[in-house]
Amino acid sequence: MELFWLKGYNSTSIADLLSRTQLNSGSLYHVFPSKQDVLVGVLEAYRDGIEAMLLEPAWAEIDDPIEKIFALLNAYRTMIVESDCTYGCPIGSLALELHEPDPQVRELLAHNFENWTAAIERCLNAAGKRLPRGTDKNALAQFVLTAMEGGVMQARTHRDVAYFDRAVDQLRTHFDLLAAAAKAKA
Amino acid sequence: MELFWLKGYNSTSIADLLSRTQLNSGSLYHVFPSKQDVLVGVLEAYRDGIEAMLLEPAWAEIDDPIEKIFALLNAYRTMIVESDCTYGCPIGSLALELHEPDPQVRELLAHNFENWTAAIERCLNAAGKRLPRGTDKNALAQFVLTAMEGGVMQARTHRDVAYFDRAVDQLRTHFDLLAAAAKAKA
DNA sequence: GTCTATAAAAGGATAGAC
DNA sequence: GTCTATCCTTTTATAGAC
Repeated sequence: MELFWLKGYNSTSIADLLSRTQLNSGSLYHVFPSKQDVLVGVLEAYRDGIEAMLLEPAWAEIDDPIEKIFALLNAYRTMIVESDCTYGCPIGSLALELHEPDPQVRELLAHNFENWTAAIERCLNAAGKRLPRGTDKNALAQFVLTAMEGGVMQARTHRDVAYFDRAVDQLRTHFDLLAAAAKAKA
Repeated sequence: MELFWLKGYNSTSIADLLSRTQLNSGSLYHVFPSKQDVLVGVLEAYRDGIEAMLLEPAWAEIDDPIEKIFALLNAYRTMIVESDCTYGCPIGSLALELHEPDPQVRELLAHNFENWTAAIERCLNAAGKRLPRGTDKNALAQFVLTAMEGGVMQARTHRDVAYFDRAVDQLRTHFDLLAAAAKAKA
């Protein structure tokens, strides 16, 4: 997970994996017949660990459903800052790096995104009447992911977290405008 | 440009470049001393060709400044559809694929993004009073890029252009809400 | 299951003739 | 400027002993 996050898939060699894990070639290949199988394992670990690794830490002391969304985005901000704007979302990076992934890999990437947006959608549903009646919660949840990934991409490219912050600010404005519209109608 | 767009940088070999260009190794290396120099040339070509290659075709018959923004997004939609949801924004893909790019490459990627958002910002300035007084046009222009890149990423990952469409719809809602807020204050 | 050694191929880059 | 041939390294993966 760490190496694919830091260096990407193609730029991580089997030798890198052996060095980092202190394994010998025979041991690694005994469990993972090919490099792609390691990738599958990593993507499955992200998929199965989203609650424990990502959501629970980010939401430890947050109750408000809308603030949970921005707390999650803030967790990504911390990752960006702590890596000097070099690393962002591991899934997003892999999704764009792998141009013609195997169906199994592509579906795991998609499944990771689905789990992420499903978590946001639960927050939106919990927000109840603070959003306009008829709001497409699924589309809005996807838009939160959109803003996160686009913001991470620009922050990494410019090596400046301010690009991520501006994306989050715009998303906040979007939620504020939606809340105002919901209130006006009520 | 084509090969880096279709396959990415690392997955495009010198042999691929020679085959596609019908050049021999000596000729290519005479002009581009290394593979990275080819990448630099490609990024410079995108930078210098944004008007002729991207903006002018997309805006051929569009006058309204806000609609120009959505016409540009629609040009990306066409790319997504025509490639069966495999290719999106070449700059965004390279930006996330290259984890530790040379400063020259990183700055070219950033410059490409800057030119793109500068074009959007000109549209926003032309929109005048349709946006609330005090709107941060630069941040909003970046948000358009954010939505585009995030939407492309999800459409590619899910192999479904509907993910891009939903991102654009949400952005449209954002602009509609801003326009309504501008009108209410006036 | 793990070890070392090594195969087999692909990759970026260079040499030197023309 | 372009040609062919090839070097050298890296990379994924395998073989076979223990």
